[in-house]
Parts: sequence; C-alpha cells; structure tokens
Amino acid sequence: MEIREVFSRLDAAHDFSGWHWQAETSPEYVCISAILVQHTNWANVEQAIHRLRAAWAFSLATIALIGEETLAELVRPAGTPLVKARRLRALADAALEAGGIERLLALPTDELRARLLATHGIGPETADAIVLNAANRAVFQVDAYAKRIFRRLGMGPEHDAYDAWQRWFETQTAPDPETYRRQHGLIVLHGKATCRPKPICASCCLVELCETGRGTAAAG
DNA sequence: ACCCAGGGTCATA
DNA sequence: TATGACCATGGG
Repeated sequence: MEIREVFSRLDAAHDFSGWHWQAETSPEYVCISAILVQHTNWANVEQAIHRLRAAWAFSLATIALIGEETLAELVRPAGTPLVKARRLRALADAALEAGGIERLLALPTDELRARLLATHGIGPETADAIVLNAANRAVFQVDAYAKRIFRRLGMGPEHDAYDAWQRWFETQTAPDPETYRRQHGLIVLHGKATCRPKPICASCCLVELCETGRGTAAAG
C-alpha cells in the first residue's frame, strides 16, 4: 500500500478548501486556536474566538495583560477553561520573551520548536501546528486521527511515539508546508467523518484498503 | 442518554 | 517508560 494512494482517496472524498488553517491565516490566529483546539471540537473553538474578539482580547499582547480568570471566562466554550487560559498566557509570555510573536516565529525551525516545547501547555502536536501553520515550515503535524487511520490500514512505524510517526510521514512525502498542511487537514476531516473509535466503515473512502472495514462488520 | 473531541500535565508504579 | 486521572464544554 502506498501512502500516495491513501491521500489521493482522502483528497477525492473530502473538501479541504474550507479548512481553517491555510497559508494566509494570520500567525496569531494559528497560535491562539492551536491551544484552544486541544482535545476539543472546532465549533467550540470558534465560539471562544468570537468571545475573545468581542472583548478585544484576540491577540497575544492582550492575553499577556488580562487576568487569567477573565481569560478563562472568555474561552469557556472551548472547554477546560482554566487549563487553556494558563496555556494561552504561557504562550503569550514566550512570545514577549522572544521580542514578539514575529521574532519568535522567525527563529530557525529547530530552535523555534524547542522553545515552543519548553512552554507550558505546548506538546509536540501543538508545537508542530504552530511551526507548520504560523511559521510555514515543513514539519508534519501528527495527531490521534493520523495514527488511528494509518494503523487501521496496517501502516505506520513500529512504535507509537510522536517522533516516530512524524519521521514516518516525512520520509514518504517531499518536505513542503502546503503539502503537509493539506495532508493533516484531510486526515482530520476524514477522522471526523468516519474513522472514529467506533468506525463508520460503510461510508469510508478507504474501506477496501482498511483492515477494520474489510475484515469484520463494524467494530474492531 | 451516550459518545466523542486535532492534547498536555501530573502523579504514580 | 508507561499508564491513568484530570481538565469541561458543546455537537451529533
């Protein structure tokens, strides 16, 4: 099985044009929404963004100034408000420390990623979301759907570690931010559509390739 | 009513 | 190093 075949099918089955992180999306929008979307639906993130905008708090500079309890109230619709308020604050502080978000994002890729990972509340996926979408560097953003989808196809690295998955994807696709952005978006769209913990194989564009769909009826 | 969500931190063994 | 509790709201 070729990875190209998988993405070709995902491309045909899902509409990437409405994806919220595109090349022209502003860096601050990416940074803030990358925190808000952790373990949360995008619809909830949009509500939180509306509230931040309405309060003139949709910027890292403002986030660094307002109280965490106020911030938590604003992002409440995104869930885990106290957690996300603290994480947004940590990211805003990291940006300030670097001399502004633009300066931070202008650092070499490895250093940028290391600084993000050293920031409270930013793990590998959130760091790569920012490196890829805000700094426009060619890193593959791995998520739970990527692992689930490709595992069910019988593909992927031996071990489940984030870095192993990232290397696995990056060694099979030429490094290009646009390509990686699209691949990640398609994976999420597909995960939401059919590749749930309880898969919906009947409507899946990968059903003939997938062990779960091919083998038994439904769960697996 | 139930299942699910694009994650990360922390405590524990 | 690995696993599980925890965070918590909203959509299908």
